Amino acid sequence: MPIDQKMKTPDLPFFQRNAIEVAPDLIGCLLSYHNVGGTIVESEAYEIDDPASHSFRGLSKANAAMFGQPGNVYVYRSYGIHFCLNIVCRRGSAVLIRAIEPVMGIPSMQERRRTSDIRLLCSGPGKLCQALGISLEDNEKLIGKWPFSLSCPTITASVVTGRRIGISKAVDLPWRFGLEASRFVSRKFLLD
DNA sequence: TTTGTGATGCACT
DNA sequence: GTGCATCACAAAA
Repeated sequence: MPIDQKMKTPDLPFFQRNAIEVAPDLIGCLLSYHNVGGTIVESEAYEIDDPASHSFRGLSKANAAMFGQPGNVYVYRSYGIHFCLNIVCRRGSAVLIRAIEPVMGIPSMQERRRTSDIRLLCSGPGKLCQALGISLEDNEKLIGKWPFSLSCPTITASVVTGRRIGISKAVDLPWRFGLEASRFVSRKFLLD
């Protein structure tokens, strides 16, 4: 269920913090792209001194967006096939948006994803970008400005944590965040 | 239900 | 040449 509270677009200071602080705060926010989107239910933090982060080895052509303005979008190609969406935080850090609960423009998502199963539309970073139609061209756009939109509840959602997925370094850090009891995450969060 | 593997682009060593 | 911040589908059990 979407969090029914007063929503507002995060300001610049919101994104000028470390990704570890921003990532849990994004859970419960409504994210859309060309008016297609939903509630963020899963995110991961990547820091500049984090071996699993694309920014760890410094600035390059591919990761330039990560060193840009906080609140910018960073999109990269994964495994040659998929795109993944991040929101840039303090210099060199970013939050990977891993899953959303579909709310707006569901028919468009079903068409792009070639499935009608709501739970398979956006339950993973690659699926999410395919469902919304996000690509490399969206790099360095502002997350709060058209075609993107982001609005967050004024009250913090119930967040659970876990280990990040699909990485080979710094695997033990609990930098994955999810909306408690959401059925729309990419994988279950292990119970304590 | 869980596990294995191919597809595929490109930065980096 | 290697290694991915992945996904879908096949095969096992």
